[in-house]
Amino acid sequence: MNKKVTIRDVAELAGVSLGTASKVINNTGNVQIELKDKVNAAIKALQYSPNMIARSLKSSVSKTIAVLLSNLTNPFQMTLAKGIEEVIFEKDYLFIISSTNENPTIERKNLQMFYEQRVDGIILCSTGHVNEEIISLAERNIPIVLVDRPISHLPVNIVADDNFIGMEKLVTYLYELGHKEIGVVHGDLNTIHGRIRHKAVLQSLVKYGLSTRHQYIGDFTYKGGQNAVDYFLSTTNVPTAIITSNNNMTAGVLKACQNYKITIPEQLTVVSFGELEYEWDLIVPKVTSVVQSPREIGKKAATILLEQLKNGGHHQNIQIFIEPEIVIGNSSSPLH
Amino acid sequence: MNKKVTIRDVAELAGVSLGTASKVINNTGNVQIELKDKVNAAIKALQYSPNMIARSLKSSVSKTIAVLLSNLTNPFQMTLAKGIEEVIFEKDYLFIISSTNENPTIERKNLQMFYEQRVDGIILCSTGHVNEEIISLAERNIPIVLVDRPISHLPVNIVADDNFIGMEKLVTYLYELGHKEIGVVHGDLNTIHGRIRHKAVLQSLVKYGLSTRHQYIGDFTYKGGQNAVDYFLSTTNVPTAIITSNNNMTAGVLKACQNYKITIPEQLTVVSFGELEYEWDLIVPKVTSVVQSPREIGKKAATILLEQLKNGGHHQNIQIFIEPEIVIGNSSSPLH
DNA sequence: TTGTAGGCGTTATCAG
DNA sequence: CTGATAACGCCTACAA
Repeated sequence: MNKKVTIRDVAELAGVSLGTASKVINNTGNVQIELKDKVNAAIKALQYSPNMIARSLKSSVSKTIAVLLSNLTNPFQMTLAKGIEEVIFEKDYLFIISSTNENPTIERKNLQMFYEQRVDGIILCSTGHVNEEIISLAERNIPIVLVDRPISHLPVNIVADDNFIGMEKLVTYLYELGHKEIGVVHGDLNTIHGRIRHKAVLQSLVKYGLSTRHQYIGDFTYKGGQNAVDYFLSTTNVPTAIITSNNNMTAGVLKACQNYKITIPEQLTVVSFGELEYEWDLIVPKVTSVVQSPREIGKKAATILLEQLKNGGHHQNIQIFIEPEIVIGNSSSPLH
Repeated sequence: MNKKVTIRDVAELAGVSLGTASKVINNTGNVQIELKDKVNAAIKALQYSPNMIARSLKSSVSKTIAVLLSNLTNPFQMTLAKGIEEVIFEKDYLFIISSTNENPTIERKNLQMFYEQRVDGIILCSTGHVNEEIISLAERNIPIVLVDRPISHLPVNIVADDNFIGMEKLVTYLYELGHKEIGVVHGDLNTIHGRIRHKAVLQSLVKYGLSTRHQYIGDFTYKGGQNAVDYFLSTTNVPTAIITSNNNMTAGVLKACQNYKITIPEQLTVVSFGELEYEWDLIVPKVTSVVQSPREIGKKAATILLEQLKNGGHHQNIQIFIEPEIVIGNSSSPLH
């Protein structure tokens, strides 16, 4: 009772040939209504369901796309994944997911496995250190969409937040509040975001004629945010406002302020690239932030990928940069 | 240059037969060193990489397992997924992930797709309303491990937190603090967890001779937690402590207390099944909670599944219930 | 040790 | 309109 049932069994039970059975299963070509019914009855009787593996082999279409992110437990990334899911699920695609943990070696292994599994396309949040492999995949005609982290000069599509504009908005906002001495907690400068955000802040500070003396590299970590506060407090001419380059570091800054009993925004204004909370609204104060659009990114990336798949897979060099909005909380106030 | 390269091309370039090429690729059987080198050279030259689809068809092993959770953006669930990933990645398995959003119809469709893709095994956090399909899958000899939500009398393995004991611990803790009037915010009683936790609390309250008059169904939602506070405040004999049945509702309770300016734990003790924060420590107060073990669950589930796969897939009826620990925060204090 | 042939489950082509 | 047959890429007997 437990043996695998194939289309052959269905055909046999229905008393027709393979070809006919296949036709009714796929609703293709014409077949007599009687036979059609017989086949359908057989399918039900045998609980037949098609073997996608065989189908894939025949058609070189796996109905599977791969999603490679940096970290499965990061809410931003998983919201992005959810955006992807929303789009592809209704098109009957499945997705394989995996994460790099920021390790290029793992990223390579994953990409290799994806290729071996002959996924139809890849949505990738790259470490930025495997460009050759990406090019190689693209040359093999497998569509790739880079999400969140743009890499230039690669034959792939890109969907990401506009990090540069986001950071500019933060500086502009503080400038308009009258802050002159702004502390900046930067991310890891070996990463794409770290560099873009770094550049954006510094250019903006200069543009407004503001001090650029308060810089700290926090490496995108919670601990880094805490250390940044220690550092700024240790300097003369302590900043009146802090910009952090991601939410982890923002959390660290808040934590350090809790510990030092520094009140926000009375004693210190804090603004953040990236939100602290997605669902609840419990962290006090609610931090003024540039909000990103992970779900949008995911949906757009998936849409582009599916579109490309439908069009035979030719690269179109689409690049979408979503302009992030600033959401005012109560962690920021004018300089008095 | 861009055509698909198959083992046949490799064999040709190396000047050997298919069989030989296959042998060196799979390190099986003996083959002359010279030929081996030639084949390897050809592989490199052509950038050959095996087609897993074809391999799967031949071997009926897809090296893929499916993970079906309820919600991709839920930290608990994704931590569980990460646990799975940690185990399977090093065994060269990939995983397909999807989510039900608590919708049985979607769960069914996913399970169907998983079967069609001939995944090697399934790790499932079920809505609880598709038992027939689960049985059907099990009968087809595809190994299934239920995670987080146990369902009895199904021929599948189970790994979950022991919800009953967890809730008991919460009640015991409050009893020992001297609370007599305990408000309980229950989850959705149509769910497995909702029912188990409900039963555990009530039994414990009775066991200690405590009042059972303060019950509210919060349906596991943030809003439900907020409404619960409204409700309790509206009653005579307001509870001195609240137990919430999941973290969403705990968040709602905290939020409502913020709004009402109810201080915790001075005016109200709050304890929670499930943590509020996984990474940072920013929410004030830190809530006394029964902590779950999503990562452990994921790792154990994956281990069991792989083990079963290795042993030819025969069901072993393993059931693991992890006893959750209570972690004291500063949201709870003795009744004065 | 090496090569050849058959088949995994499907679909597509092409006679009948 | 239907049915036999040949691929898809790979592995594995088995024969040479």
